[in-house]
Amino acid sequence: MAREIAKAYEPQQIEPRWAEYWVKEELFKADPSAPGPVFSIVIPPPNVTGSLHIGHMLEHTEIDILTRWHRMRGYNTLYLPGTDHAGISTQRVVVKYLADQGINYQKLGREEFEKQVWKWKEEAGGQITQQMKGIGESCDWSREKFTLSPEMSRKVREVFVRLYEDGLIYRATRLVNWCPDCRTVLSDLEVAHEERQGHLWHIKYPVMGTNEFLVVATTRPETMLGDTAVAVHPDDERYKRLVGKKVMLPLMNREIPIIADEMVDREFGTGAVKVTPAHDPDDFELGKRHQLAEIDVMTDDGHMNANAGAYAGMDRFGARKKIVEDLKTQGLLEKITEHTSAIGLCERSKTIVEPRISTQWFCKMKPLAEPAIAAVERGEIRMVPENRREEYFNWMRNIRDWTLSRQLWWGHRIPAWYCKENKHVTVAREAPAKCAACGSAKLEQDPDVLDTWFSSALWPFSTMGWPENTVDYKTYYPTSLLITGYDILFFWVARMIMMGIHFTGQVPFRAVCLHSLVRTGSGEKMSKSKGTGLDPVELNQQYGTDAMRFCLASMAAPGTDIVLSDDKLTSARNFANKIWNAARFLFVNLDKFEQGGAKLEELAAPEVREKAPYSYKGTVPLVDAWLFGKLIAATSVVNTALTNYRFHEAAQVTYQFFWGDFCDWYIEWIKPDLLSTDRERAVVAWKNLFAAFDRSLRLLHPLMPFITEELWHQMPQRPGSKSIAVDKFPKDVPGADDHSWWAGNVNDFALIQEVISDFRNIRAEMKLDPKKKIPAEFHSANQGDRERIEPSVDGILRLAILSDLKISAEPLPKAGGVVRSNSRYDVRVAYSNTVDTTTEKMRLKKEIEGLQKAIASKERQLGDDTFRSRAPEKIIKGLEATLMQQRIELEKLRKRLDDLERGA
RNA sequence: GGGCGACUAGCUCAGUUGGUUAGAGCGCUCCCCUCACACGGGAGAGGUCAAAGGUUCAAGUCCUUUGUCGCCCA
Repeated sequence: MAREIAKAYEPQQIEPRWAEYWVKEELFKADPSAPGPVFSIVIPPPNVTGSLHIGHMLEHTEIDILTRWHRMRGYNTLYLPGTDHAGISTQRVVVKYLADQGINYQKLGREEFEKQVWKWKEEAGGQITQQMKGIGESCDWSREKFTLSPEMSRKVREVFVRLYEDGLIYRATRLVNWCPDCRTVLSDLEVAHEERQGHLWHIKYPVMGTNEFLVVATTRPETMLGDTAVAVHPDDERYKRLVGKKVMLPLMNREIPIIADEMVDREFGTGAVKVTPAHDPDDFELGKRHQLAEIDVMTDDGHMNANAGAYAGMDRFGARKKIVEDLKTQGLLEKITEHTSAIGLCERSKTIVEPRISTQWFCKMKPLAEPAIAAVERGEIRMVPENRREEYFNWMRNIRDWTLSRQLWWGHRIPAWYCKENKHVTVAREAPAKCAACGSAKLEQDPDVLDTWFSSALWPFSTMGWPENTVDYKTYYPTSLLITGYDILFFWVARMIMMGIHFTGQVPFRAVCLHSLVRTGSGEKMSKSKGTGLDPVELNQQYGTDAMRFCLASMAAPGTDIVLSDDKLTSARNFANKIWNAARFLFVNLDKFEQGGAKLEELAAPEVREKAPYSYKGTVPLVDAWLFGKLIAATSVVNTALTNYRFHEAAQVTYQFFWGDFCDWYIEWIKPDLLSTDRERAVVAWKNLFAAFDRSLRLLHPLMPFITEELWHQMPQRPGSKSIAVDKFPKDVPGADDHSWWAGNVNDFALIQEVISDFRNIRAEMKLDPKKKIPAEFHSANQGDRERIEPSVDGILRLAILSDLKISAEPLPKAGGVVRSNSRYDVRVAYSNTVDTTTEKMRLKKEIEGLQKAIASKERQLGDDTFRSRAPEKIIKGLEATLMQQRIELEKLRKRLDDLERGA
């Protein structure tokens, strides 16, 4: 029965089917009691309301490659999926969604708003997990987790309470980073600094009891409304006499002191600075030292408040404009100069962050950081690429306390209750009935929620069942590996290490692989808002998920960012098509062969494939031995590459193997054998071909799961075996005693390939009609090499398009022919004297020149006694051997050039 | 201001601990629509490894300085 196989690979026809099958069959459900070493990995939980972007695609590709690879090698494998509630960004999305419908979320109230977000989550939140299923990630969906589920919430409260009891969590009033747009405090990490061109306003403050002015320079004139002092350096001669006096704060008509403090930079502006403790971090410190009042002049959404006098109600930028105008009118603005300064921006909203005094919950980091530093120092966690260690150490050693609370409604509510009567704090796992200190029943829970990263920090152990000592926890924790972007090394990785060690006494993962970022052609980080992001779902549709995966993997060298392009995707798609067509070749020809009575089962059953390679007349055919040897070598390279997270090497070697070795040489070579009238020969060829193809598919599977699954199912499989994904990865070592046998065959076939390439090269240079068969000669003084060529003559004739090959022990005739020589052999094609030899002469000259250079440098080295005494024996011997060969080759080329120039 | 990184073929990048004529993909040139594949086959051209100095028997690889471009932290 003839098979229907599309001429080109159409991933769209195939992928959805397998994606669905993998989920439905629960093929990737982990079994803690399964045998084998454990490989466990948790997903960096993506934002629940987000959709898959190209960065996820890269990250998930790397995770899934390693997961599938381990699984196929017999590991007890778990890839645990899940999503993050993503406090700020989710809240922002839903607030906007409600606003678009004319609903003000604040009027809606907290409870109703939370309901809306959950509803939103249920409806839109499934998108990213659906997409993950669609691209065939081999997750255990039965263990899927969500950071804000009741289950995870219990763990978050547990951790908070324990840290509080350990004295590591505390509440304090500090100057914090405030985002007026998100209306919440931010941690230091959520503030991005950016250099911006701005101004320096020089403002004249009248000195009380004199006619003088003290000029202060400021980048933020609107904060002057909250000034409570002016400061100068104590040693500044310009101002010494003014210290202790007062100035009249313009616009506010408030008398404020002139103080002296060493912190003042005499070089900045005029050397006199206004002091606004409630709106500047340095001023805050200064204010504390000098017991200055802290006057907050703004509201939580960046408007001026009642303390701002006439400016109350204006937004901070409007107020700045008005203040400058008013100062100008009053003659108190001395000048305005250009000034560049770094400003803090909210990561989410890009709003300028306002330093603001506020009472928040903090986590002490130093005690947590120390063991986390030590663990990485001791190598308990391997970091790839290794140079990120320095960044990690640098940050961890200068770590500052973590602002935990957020003024949001979407998140883990802080488990702290305040009694209304005495303001006592009760921190508890469950809502307490009465105040722990005074017994009051009038309790109010802290309205704030925790930073999203707080729950993420627990992810590797909270998802495994901690604090209960569950089977999963015992089996799969610590996880084997974490793969995530280097941009969240501090946000997430460092915090997981700290929390993991603190709460489990173990590192949360044995290795961290920090992948690259995918950038646009112009080198920018891709961004949806800028419209520079590529949609991976669209690209998967267009090129196929396998092509996308392969493309990303082939560029995922640790440490370098990735620039994706259509060219590269096309090339990966072409590779998938090549695989498809190799299969097509197999089955189309099998149809023909089957007409002669053969059966697929007989040639390709799993137990038949297993015993390959098969012999013909007592010997494994050279080409088969060679191919299986190449396969073993490729597998070994893949294993080493993936062990070291070198995805690009794994991709490159499989590409090279499948396209270069399997398709270009192996298939081409065995074509006639497959339909040979010698039935035994044909059957051996088919059995070996199917076995090689099957092993190749298994080698390729972690990189390209869909196409390999599809084609694997076209071959007979054992009853009950459901998927290539749970089949075995190919072996990477030959049998114990077979090493030299494999190596010998690989080298012997390499000789044949070289001879064929030489003839093809000659043909191209002679510009022969590609179909024209010509007679040719081969000479080697070495009997072994002549005997190596002899049995492969038919293949050489066919692939080099020759009519005849004369193998000779005697040197080839000089006259009338194009020759290729190396130290081992010469080949020759005769030609009529009319052929132009100019190109050939040029080629020879160029090659001679190159050889001469190489020889000269080696002679120089080998003639040097210091080199001989210091270089390792192996290098010297190697150089000598190569030198000898090159001399022989050079001699041949020279003679050849001579002959040509004499017109021979 | 502190730290990290990059600079290798026209383009995008590999190049493990220094060691024998520096690799790949794409693009380019020439020939071919040969019965798996033109998303293909065959053959080729193309690099004084950013610059200068140093260490070494030996440097794309280690060190120093400079230049250009990134990123992170403050």
